[in-house]
Amino acid sequence: MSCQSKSCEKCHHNICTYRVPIFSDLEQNEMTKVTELIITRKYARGEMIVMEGNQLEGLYIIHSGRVKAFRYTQEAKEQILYLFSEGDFFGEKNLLRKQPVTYHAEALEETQICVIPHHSFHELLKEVPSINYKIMDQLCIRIEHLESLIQNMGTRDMEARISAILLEFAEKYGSKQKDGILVSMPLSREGIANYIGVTRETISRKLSRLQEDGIIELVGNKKLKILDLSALEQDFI
Amino acid sequence: MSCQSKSCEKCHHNICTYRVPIFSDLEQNEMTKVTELIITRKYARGEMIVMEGNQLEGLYIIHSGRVKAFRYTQEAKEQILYLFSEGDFFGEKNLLRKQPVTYHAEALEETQICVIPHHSFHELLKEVPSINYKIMDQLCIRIEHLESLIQNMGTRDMEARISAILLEFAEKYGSKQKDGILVSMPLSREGIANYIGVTRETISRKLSRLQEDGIIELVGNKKLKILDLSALEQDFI
DNA sequence: CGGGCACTTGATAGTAATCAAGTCCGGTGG
DNA sequence: CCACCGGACTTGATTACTATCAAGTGCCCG
Repeated sequence: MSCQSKSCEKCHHNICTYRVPIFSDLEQNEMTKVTELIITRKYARGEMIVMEGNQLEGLYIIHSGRVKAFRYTQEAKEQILYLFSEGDFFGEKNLLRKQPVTYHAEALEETQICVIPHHSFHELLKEVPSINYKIMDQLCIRIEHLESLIQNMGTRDMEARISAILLEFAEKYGSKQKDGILVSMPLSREGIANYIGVTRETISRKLSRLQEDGIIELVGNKKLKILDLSALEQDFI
Repeated sequence: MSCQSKSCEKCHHNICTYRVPIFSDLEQNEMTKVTELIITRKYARGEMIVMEGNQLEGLYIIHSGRVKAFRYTQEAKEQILYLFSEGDFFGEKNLLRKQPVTYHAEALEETQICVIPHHSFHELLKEVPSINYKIMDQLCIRIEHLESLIQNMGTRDMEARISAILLEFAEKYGSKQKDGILVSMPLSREGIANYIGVTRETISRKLSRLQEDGIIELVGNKKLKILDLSALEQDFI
């Protein structure tokens, strides 16, 4: 894990400030102020960023890369709670409630994190109270995500659960092509399984089934193409 | 549904203000101000309080009673997301993001709700900005609850899942007795089933099993006594 | 006391977990 | 550039579990 520390004037676009929804209201000079407070860190694929119970020194904002946040179930299986991307943050419980993080976070690919130390953030908050609303906004979005995940995990029909995940991935990581939507999968088969609470074998079988039915096309292990979007949505709705 | 409208000076203790965490920082005179803005409503057991998609006119705070919040799964089964009690609120997405509520809410028993209209709440927020923190606090608590529920739903071992629910109920609705913890169950068997994503028959069987094993004792259909707390916790941990 | 609804219990069937081989893909080194 | 190696993935067979269907039973309320 290497630290790049403070930023120069010329590489502002490499700093989180410009990419993060919670700072979207900031004026130019405020941006600069924030930028000076930020420390950036780099993590390799598979590296742990935080562990459940950690007391973080600040708010962790993802500058680039993808991160999975998970807890362990009783059977010591990973249960994924969130997939974070550029602009997402974690450690807010530390910031707002002085509570340690409640999940593990692991880089899914090379990932850069911007850390805003607690005291810096609270000072910023005093000067720009509108950030408060932005945070609440993000918290509400997170709540919505969790509520949907629970709704999904409550449906017994595995087909529908997988369809829901594929639609989510298509939305976040897909690109339209003339014959369908090409999705760059953020998770391995096992990862998907740990997201919706089943085994990797089940995911394999169901994806194969969807391919047989001509609904999707597997492109290697890390990509797939959605050929019949409406069929997936029908499953889902 | 009957409206009792404004409050008198003498029955302040009947108004939400004094029972709600988000107002715990308020001064006496601020309390009074809030109290005057509040409209109270009464709902009977089984009555719907809000439906998914509703645009609420304000923040709904539970003054007394119990409420279940749920969504429907693909199979049109209820998936319970929250059990709300005195002091809990909903409709915050309307307040903070102008988004409709994302779940149905139904009174589990006779329930009184205090409604703080949007504009009143926003005015209050201007005068007492610390309420912001309280709300974020509550949102974080809600997130924690949802994360735990997902973790629980991700464990395959049904025994462990039910144990987790019983421990949650014991915490929230239990009273210590010399031979165990008497828990007043907020949900029917079917309700419990809809909380952890199984069928009512499965709940019945597992509860019977726990009784056979001397871990709990069923007291009618609406109460149960936990005789061996550590056995439940062992299941759970 | 009676009726209805929630609950319990039993039998069966369906589905995913588990166990167990293979197979494929991607990366590495020659 | 190709061959090889290891980990991820697929597929098959079996087992275990819960859903489902069905028939009582008992609790609670009027």
